[in-house]
Amino acid sequence: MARYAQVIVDVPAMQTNRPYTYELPQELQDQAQVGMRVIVPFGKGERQIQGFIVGLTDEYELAIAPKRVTSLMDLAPVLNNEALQLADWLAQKTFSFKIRCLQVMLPNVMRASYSKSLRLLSAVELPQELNSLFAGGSEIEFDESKLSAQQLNKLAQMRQAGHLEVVYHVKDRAKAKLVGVVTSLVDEQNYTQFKAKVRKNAHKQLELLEFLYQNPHQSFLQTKLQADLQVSLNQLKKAAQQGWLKLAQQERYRDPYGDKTLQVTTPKQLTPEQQRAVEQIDQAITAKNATAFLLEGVTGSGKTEVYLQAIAHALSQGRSALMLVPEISLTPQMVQRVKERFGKDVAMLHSALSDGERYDEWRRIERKEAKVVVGARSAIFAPLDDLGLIIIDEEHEASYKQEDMPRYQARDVALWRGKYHNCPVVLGSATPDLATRARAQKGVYQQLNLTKRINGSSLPQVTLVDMREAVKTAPAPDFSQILLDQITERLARKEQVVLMLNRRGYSSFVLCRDCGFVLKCPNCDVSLTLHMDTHSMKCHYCGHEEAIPNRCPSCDSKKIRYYGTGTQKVQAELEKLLPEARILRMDVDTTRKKGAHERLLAKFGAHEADILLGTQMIAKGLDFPDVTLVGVLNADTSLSLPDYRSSERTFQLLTQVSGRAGRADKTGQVVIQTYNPEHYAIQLACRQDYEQFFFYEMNLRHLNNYPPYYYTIKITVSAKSEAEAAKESFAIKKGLDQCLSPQALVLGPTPSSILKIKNRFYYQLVIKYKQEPALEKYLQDLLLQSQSGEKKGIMVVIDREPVNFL
DNA sequence: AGCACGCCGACT
DNA sequence: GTCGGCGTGCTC
Repeated sequence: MARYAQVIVDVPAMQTNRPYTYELPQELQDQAQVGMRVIVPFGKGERQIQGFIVGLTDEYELAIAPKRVTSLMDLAPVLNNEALQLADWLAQKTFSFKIRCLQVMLPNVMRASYSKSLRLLSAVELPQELNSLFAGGSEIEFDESKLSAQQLNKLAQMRQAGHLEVVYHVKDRAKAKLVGVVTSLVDEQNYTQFKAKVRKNAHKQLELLEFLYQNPHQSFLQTKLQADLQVSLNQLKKAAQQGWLKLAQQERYRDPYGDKTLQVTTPKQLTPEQQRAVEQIDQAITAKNATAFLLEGVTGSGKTEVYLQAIAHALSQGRSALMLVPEISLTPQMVQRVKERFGKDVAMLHSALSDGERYDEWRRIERKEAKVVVGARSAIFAPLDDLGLIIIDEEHEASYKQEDMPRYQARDVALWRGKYHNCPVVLGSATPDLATRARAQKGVYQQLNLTKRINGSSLPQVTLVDMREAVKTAPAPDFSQILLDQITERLARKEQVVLMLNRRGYSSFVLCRDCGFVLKCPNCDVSLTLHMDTHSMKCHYCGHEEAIPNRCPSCDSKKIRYYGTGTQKVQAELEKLLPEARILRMDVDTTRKKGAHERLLAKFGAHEADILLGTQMIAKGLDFPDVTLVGVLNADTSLSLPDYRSSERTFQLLTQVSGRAGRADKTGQVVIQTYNPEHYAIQLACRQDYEQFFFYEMNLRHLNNYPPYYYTIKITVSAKSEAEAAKESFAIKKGLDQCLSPQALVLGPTPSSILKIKNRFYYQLVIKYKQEPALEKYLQDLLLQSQSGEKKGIMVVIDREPVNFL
């Protein structure tokens, strides 16, 4: 009987949301299982592509003849039932193509790479243009971009005549790392026999034989043996033929951590508050309740210890645990803490891993060799089964939202998986996302509070500096006298200082004082940013780079100056003011290289610098006992962004960075410089008053019809010309008007705040709504339609609950 | 992406 | 009258 496989196919540059049915050849019928990767032919050209089996049936109802599965790529399914269900839900929820949702659950290397080659079919005379191409061979790599138009033309002709065919290849890049292993077969019994056969003057062979005899039946790493005994692979092969040893390939995990021996830590004594939180979570784990908890705890209140003990409880129940942290706080400090507690049960998934390392960690999880997974956003798809607990640390972080398809929110995926596994989900933060906190208020989430700092240390004292006044007497444009005095004081006491430059929505640019000309990127609608290290102007969107002008290109005036504040400029100011201070700068430029972030932090931790100067990336998760002063140079740049969340972001940032000051014995000081000292976000951040902020901001959201009172969906249209982008976005607006009820609001279409990026023009629409039964369908249709527009260069992006409105 | 189908201009 | 242009649509 014929069997058929329903396959979601991965066709480059073409996506559908429905499976295609393929016939399974007899020999694959028994092996094929749902969740396996397959290779199938697709389209008229019988091009070979990768796909996923999502169903198996005996029925085939189409009028056309079925095509057959070429081969299976896996021996066992790589996606289980949960993953397949989750992919369906994701596709629907995030307006994504199913294939993308399936792929996001697997390590990169399991996505096939495609190539094609040209094969000569008959021994025909080659035209001159192609002679050098084939160079006597009959099959060559086919790369269109490397061939001239004439050559392509000739190739097409030959193909037409049947002399040539295009062969498509699907390459599975998922390869376990193999190491050569040598096992000694020499022992008492055969030693003399072997030795007799060796020429007396063959020193190397005798040496090898002797070594094998000394270590009977032991195994050695082939490369190490070769180095130690100075023998070649050929000699080993020869020895293997003689029966002295066995050469084999063994699978080995790539080890991203090295052989560092870790000290095992034991659970710490909990405060009564922590104790209560742990108990509640443990109860939900034991009772298999999919409860969502909001663990709201001020910085330093010991959230991590609560996580660790709850994880331990899940493990004690024989279940596994998943913990998500923002990428930036996946610093060695955090990794270390979890590894120290749970040892080799832990798998890490973060962006610093190579594709191969990530694949190995994935397989360790899949084989149940790791029961605890710690990772950034995409680790939420880790193939743990029997989950007992999911933790999202710093749940308010914007980085939990993926910015390209599938545009998922890891928190939502966590809640889905919690329901699937009947396990609790803990959302932890000092400054929860407003929507999360609102749900706790309504009782949808259960709130757990940690109100006290763990060692009884008090919250830092915060001083607000009104820069409108202070700037008049300021020793430098970015430093008030108050802040400078405070810094000087710390330097004298050999304590450390963290300075944060709020760069969100801000950059340094060049402006002509005579005509107002601003140097802009020729490809993008943004001003170029000054980089003193390379002495050039750079575009942060497309990478365009040019020289710093000394005359205005527009009016030829010499009064062309730098405006704005960059970390480099601040560093220069600071060096002038305090020449003896050792300053460490941390921003996108100094942390671009792999591991640079960690190195800088380690340096600061080792007291090799007095001042850490950086952008928002320093606000998170670092913990240095000697830091007693935190300065925020410009608190308000993030307030002026055209985004309804700008107050929330500012509040969170200031609260977080303030928490970096002071530990244990030393009380911390925070100095915040601002031009908006009356603003509620800044005022309340100073008092570390989350509750007050929550109520104030909720009221504003309510008045202005913003989340969490409304749902939002952003639609972005981009095209090669502004007219096309505008036209398409207005067409979408028209369609929306027809399907939405009068209760829904549509903002736009408007040109995006950065109209042009990389020579493409952007328009956007935002839908705010509460209940729109017809909207879902409309957007799903729009998603499918947008496929055809892409040929013409018109792209439509649908983003549910976007994290930024820019 | 690639290939076929289909309806308008310059050729044998 | 036909060859071929690339706009449009489909791929089990």
